[in-house]
Amino acid sequence: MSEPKSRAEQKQQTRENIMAAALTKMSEDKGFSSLSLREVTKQAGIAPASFYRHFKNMEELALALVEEAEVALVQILKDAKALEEQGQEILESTVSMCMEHFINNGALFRVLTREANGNSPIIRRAIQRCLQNFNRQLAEIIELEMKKRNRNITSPVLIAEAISTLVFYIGVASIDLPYAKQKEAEKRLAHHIRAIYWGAESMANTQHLSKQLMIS
Amino acid sequence: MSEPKSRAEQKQQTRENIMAAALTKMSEDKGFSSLSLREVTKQAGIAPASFYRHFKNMEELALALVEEAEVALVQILKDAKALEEQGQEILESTVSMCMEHFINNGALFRVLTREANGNSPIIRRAIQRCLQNFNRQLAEIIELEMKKRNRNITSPVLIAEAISTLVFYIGVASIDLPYAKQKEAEKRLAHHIRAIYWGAESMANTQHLSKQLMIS
DNA sequence: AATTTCAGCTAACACATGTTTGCCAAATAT
DNA sequence: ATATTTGGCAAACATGTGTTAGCTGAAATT
Repeated sequence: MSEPKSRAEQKQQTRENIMAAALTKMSEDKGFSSLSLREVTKQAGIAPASFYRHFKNMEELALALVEEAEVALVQILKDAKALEEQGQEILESTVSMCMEHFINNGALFRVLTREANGNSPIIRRAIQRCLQNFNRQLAEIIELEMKKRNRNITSPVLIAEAISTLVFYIGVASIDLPYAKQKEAEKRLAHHIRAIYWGAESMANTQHLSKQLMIS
Repeated sequence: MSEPKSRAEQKQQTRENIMAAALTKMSEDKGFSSLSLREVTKQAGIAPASFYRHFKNMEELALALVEEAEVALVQILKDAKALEEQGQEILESTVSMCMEHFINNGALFRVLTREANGNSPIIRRAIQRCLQNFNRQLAEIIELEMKKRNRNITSPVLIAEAISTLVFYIGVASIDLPYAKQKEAEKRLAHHIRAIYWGAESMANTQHLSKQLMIS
């Protein structure tokens, strides 16, 4: 509580306070675009003018939040990779792990889905890059797992796109549902993913369509 | 141009003007939550106070727009059904048809994806109901097609959810991309859907997992 | 010990917002 | 011809907005 607190530490502290305040406000009345500088500063317990000591814009605040979300996302992938190397079945565990992360960082991920198709082009692109990055890493994991198990699959990148899109939107959409509905969503997600996996495999093992598809 | 215009017609006309104005403004600087009543009325060429002669709230305006989008969506399904009964391959044509609709009503569908995870709970739920409705009808079409071709499939409702989620989000996300990228997105979508179809089929034809999944 | 740095503050500004009130004139109804 | 309804308007309101200027005091540097 009452640690030495150098000046830099104190600054970092209130910076975090501002970000936390933004998230709090957003889980209350929702929406970043309809969130004012003054609301944030009030929630953070500082004067409106003090905001500018930490961010140039509200947009910069949003970018900082996206960055924070990205950290959480790569954490998910690390955990998944660890499980995979541990030899566990990757599907269900990864899905429930994602859901857990979504729920734990509810406000944060809701921002991501909101602003993914949202107001500012700058933020939108930042999120798109973030998600594409997630995709790429997921694709790597899938490819690794497939090689390990000696299975064929069509383009892992495409499979990863389909899976992450579904997990992302269906998962985040069920954040604020009651527990039972959440679990149900998890089941549905597992089903979707399994279907995609199996489909990708049978597509890879059947030749007569591979040309017709003209992938990449 | 200078038709008789009864009073009711005139009212309907400006009501449409308001809705069109909202869409115009939203395709410019984007975002419904960051769209003010005054902006809309200015764009529509009426006084701010006149807005209340047509809508009680901005929220009501949004609901009207969602309704409009819903009409466009059921149109897609009707067209798809027509093609299907005509005996055409349903997959590619439906995807490209969806994309066409998305692009033609760009602003409208962007609103839908934005506000699907957006500000107002009321609007959010309206959109969710709208999409669930779309799902249900798509599931019917899929089931019909499957019976016609004597093929088995796991729960059509789940398959429909996966497909429509992907088409919706990936499709709308590529609205404002250049033409080449749009076509590429279409190809990716077709691949995703095909994978899901095949996966659903092999899941249905294999018994050893059907219990483990516990669908509905 | 003296000086500089700087996070945070108050006060003020110019302006945008949603909403209400009362009025008008034209389309309808009587 | 008279009365009523009603879509649209200007004006005003209270409040909220982003942003700037200048001050303060404590931490950091010299």
